[in-house]
Amino acid sequence: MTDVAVDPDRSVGTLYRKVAADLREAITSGAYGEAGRLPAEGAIAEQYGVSRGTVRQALAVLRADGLVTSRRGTRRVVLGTARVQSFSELLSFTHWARSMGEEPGGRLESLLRRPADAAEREQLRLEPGSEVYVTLRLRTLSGTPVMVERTVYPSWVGECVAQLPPDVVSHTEPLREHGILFTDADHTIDVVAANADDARLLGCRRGSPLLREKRRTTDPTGIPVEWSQDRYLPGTVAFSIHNSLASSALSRHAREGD
Amino acid sequence: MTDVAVDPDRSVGTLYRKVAADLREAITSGAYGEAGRLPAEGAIAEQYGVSRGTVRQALAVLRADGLVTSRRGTRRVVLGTARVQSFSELLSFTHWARSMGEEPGGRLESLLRRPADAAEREQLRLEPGSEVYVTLRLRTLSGTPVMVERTVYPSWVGECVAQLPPDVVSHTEPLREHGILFTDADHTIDVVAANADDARLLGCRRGSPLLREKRRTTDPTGIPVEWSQDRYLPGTVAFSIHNSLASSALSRHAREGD
DNA sequence: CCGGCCAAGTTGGCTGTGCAACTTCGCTGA
DNA sequence: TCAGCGAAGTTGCACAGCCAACTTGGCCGG
Repeated sequence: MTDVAVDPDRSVGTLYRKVAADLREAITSGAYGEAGRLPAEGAIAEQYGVSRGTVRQALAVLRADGLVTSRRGTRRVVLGTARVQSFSELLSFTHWARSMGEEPGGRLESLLRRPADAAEREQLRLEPGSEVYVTLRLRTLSGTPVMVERTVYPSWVGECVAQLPPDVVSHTEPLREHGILFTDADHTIDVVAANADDARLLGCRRGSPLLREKRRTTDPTGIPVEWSQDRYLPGTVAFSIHNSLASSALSRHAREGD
Repeated sequence: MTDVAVDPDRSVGTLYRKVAADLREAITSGAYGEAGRLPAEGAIAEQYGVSRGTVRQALAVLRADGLVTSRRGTRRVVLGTARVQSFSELLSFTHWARSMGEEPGGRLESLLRRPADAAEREQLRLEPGSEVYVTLRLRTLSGTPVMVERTVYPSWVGECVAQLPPDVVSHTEPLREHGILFTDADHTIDVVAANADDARLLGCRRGSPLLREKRRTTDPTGIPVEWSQDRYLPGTVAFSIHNSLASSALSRHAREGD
């Protein structure tokens, strides 16, 4: 099996993704230099035998990833050759870990089913009286604990999760086999103090600072499939984001109390 | 109508931005419901008297902001109605604070000029021997300190910064007057312990956890204009990200029978 | 009642065209 | 020498059309 999954562009057989993959490869390999200029859209279009619109579609992908600039009147300029982790790696801990060359692991600490509280119904868009599955998992990178994951699933997802073996590494992959897809997510990142469980699982002191990522994930139809709180040990991970005037994926907002 | 001047879409007189602004307004006001379906692209196009391509361009903006889904074969679905205006607030602490109804403040603690070290030359793409301006600033919201900002400017930017009065609230606005624009930024977010300066300025204990944002900003041409480290008091701000697989998820359902 | 098939509706992808706005650079004239 | 002008090059924006892939819902038959 060719492990092409590393390249998000080439995975689907559309023209603009192929062009984007080629250009990304050329940019990250330094073919255009550190702050070099790309060929004109028309030149790229002719080179690939496609229309200029297709090339523009490909370049929009690279612009969104922060690889190139985009101004009217002048050619695109390489912003950075450093390989930026694509957002797809934010959707799955397993996928993200593997993309960094680490070996992801996980252990299910607890799993229970109970009625959803008000906040959970709000986040998962559930009717009053609905039940949810709540999991607590310890995540490791190459054997060392790095993150505690508290996830709330709606029952139709939780029933699948409950059938997975407790030491399964990836959740999204087996769920995909059941037709449950994770495609869109909203993340909120802040700092929180470790509680007793966190301290025990991560091997840190109670009250020591953890990087918290709250995440609400939906499937392609917009239906929420999970609501999760991940708490990372400092120093092990950091979140990297690129944004530009054209397309902004990151925003800063005042924290609401909880 | 509630036409706020903050609206990023309507600021420029292009068709697709106007359409995007209208749709965003309608979505956030709940006109299509919490998880409602948008009109078809063709219907929107006819309504505005524009081509379908223009509508698609507008919808791409909303999809990038995480407002709507986007699947082949079915109409777009509203993902969330609550959404903050995005980019200008991220680049400018001042602009962000005001949009939240808070009164931003700032005080310059120190400013010096010195040769750039290796890391700074790397980040700002400077020649060996170049000089940089280094500032340390305390930022406040409605009088209370929330953030310590350590910024390194290349000399051509720093010379403008150095001429600003020490109690100036916004930096990006006066710099824009000099033709220095902030358009692209790479952010890295993690946790760090407060050092002596942080503790003194923010009024916290030494070693207490702070949310750190490292930021490298470039102008429209791709030239780095600042490299900054912001350290936030926990509980004051959080960072929010939306990401999407958007299209790469061609789901292979398990075939029945085998 | 249920399952499968089909048609209508909808978005994704690609092409081709045209014009406007903007940048860059060389040349000209003062 | 240098400021300014203008032409060439480049991207942004918009239009029109075509087909493929996919979803949905209804119809029909078992």
